[in-house]
Amino acid sequence: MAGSNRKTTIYDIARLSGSSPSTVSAVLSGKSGVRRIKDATREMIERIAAEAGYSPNMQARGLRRARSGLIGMIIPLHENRFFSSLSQSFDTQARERGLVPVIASTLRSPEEEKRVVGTLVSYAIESLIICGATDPDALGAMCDAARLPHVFVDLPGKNAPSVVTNNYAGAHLLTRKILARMPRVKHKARGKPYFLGGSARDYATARRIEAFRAACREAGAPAEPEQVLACGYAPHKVAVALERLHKRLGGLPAALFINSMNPLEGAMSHFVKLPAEAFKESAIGAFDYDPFASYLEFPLDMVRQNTAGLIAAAYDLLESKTTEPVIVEVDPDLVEPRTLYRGPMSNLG
Amino acid sequence: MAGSNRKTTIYDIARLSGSSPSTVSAVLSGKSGVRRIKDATREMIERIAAEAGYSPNMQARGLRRARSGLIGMIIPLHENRFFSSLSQSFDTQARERGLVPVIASTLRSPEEEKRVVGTLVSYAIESLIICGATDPDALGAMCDAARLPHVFVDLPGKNAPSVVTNNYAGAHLLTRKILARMPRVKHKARGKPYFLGGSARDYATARRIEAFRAACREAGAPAEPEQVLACGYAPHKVAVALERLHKRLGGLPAALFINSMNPLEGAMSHFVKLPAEAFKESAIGAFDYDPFASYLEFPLDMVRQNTAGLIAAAYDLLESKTTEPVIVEVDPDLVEPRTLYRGPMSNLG
DNA sequence: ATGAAAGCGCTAACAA
DNA sequence: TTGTTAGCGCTTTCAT
Repeated sequence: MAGSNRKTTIYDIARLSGSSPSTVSAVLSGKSGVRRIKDATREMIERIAAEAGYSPNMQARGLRRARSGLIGMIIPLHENRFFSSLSQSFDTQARERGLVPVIASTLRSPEEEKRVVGTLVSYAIESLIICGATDPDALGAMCDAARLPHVFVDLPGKNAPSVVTNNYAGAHLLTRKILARMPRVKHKARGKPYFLGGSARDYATARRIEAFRAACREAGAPAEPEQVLACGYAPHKVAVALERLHKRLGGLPAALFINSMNPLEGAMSHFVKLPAEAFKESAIGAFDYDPFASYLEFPLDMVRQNTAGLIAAAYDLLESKTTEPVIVEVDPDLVEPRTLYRGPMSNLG
Repeated sequence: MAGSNRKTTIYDIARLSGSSPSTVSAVLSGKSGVRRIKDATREMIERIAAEAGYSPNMQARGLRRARSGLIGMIIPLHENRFFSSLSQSFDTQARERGLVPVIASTLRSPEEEKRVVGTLVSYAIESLIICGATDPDALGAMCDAARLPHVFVDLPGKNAPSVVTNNYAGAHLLTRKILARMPRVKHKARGKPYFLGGSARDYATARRIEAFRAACREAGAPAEPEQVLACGYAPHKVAVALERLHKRLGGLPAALFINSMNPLEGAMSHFVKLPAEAFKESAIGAFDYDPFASYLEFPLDMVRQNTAGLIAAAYDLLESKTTEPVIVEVDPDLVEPRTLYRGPMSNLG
């Protein structure tokens, strides 16, 4: 407010109020109880600080206290419904704890991941949540070297606690759901459920495939190897794989488990070429969730990961100072076709 | 690496290398050119620092240099395609400039906005990008008081530069597109385009309505007031408004301009009740973009805002130290129905 | 109930 | 080419 050039510091307030920097510091950092500041002094200092538009310098405070007030999270990508939902929960829950959230994206590059973690360490973040890392162990080692408490989310790490979706439970539910809707089809090879998309080497996909197989087995029809098409996440690859399958079967399979939204995008580019009747012969489900996917031409069962729960569990692990490599699993929810999921933020647009 | 308890500082490196802190500082902050450090000294210091796992303390550096290396952005919500896309661009472009991006969400609350800006000021961010603020002017005043360079994005502010989508151009294109696709319909009131969703008081919506009207006029059929239903963004409100319109017209309007994805979600909950034929009598378009919306039961023209361009323009304004309240407009793109837009990150899932 | 002074880790004059 | 030193803004003993 005043036309000065430098920012107001506690020394300015001390001068203006006729007290000492340490008193001002105590008042302005909420330690007036411990230091038995006279109410009058406290009020005066607070008034003067407000008038001067004082704002503490957190770099200085952090340097002195050896606590920055920052908490970091790395994600592969902001532009992704799952990760941006994690970001939202991380952000909200950080602020509830009086911490400032710093989110950085790494574009699924192992080098960028390391660079980013290094930067966050330099800024003295107090803990780190590592989501969907391509190289969890390298990052874990960096955190250990910097004595930085950390938790893995989505993709688990080896030497620190992890929080993951209960992929098995979600995939099992979803598979049972589409098996229940699966129409009877004459053609033998078409009359089975197929799993499409993802990479079998991925932790999450591997568990989902396990559950898919288990549910098939429990339904009395164990899955053959050719029923699992883990052809990656890239939409165009999935489109090709699906097209080939369609050709081989002479139609859509009677049930289709699509592993995640990106593969679903790929599948869509094939689906749009088909007549509406084609979907009467197929029960389709997808892991992960998108509101508009709920309203596609055909009914689509989806599994929605509990992002708020994943992040809450991560904070719990950090706060309980857990360092053993436990794995906490959080159950996802099944979303019925033609349903708009209403989350806590749904009305905020 | 070494089992010490404190983090390694330049003093440790100085001792280990037999040189002075200032020399170490010069080497480790890349100033070895300015200070003419002997190559041998430089190499030794670098080696020792690497061995010790040294990482600079950015709080101390920032305090001393009065430059934190942080750049802030506030958005209403992470959990939103448009804003998370802005985040991605902001993040990527910050890192290209050697800055650390700090993104905070405000949940569309004016109080939270102010609190968050205050916090970012405390952390000495070097500049701030304010996206979709509910109270731009209050935030602008705070930034001015803190001498913090800032730019508004999406929703413009009064006393600082702003970057916005060319809402007029986008809405004009979209209106012309659906007018061109508009089927001939007997019923007079049905045979017209309608505008649905958003709030007429909003800057963006107001400009879109202007363009909608202009395109109607240019097509020789000026819009009546009842053709504009700016009933808010909340899905359920839009659903109600659309249902009422449908009832009044005895069917869908021949052309429908849906203002943004949230209203589209609301419209969907009405659309799913209709038979497929209903959509043959209506040309539908929406401002904003979602990949799955591209594959709904009916062809949907969409307008995709150029988020990377918006952010690039914001950085330009900051770097050119512009402080006048100019408004830079960035053109959006039309996305054809049944098209998957392929952005730079599309393959990263 | 309050003040004086040291020091967090770093950089930038100024010396040498 | 390198070292010495002051000080960024704050908190925290230790005095008083």
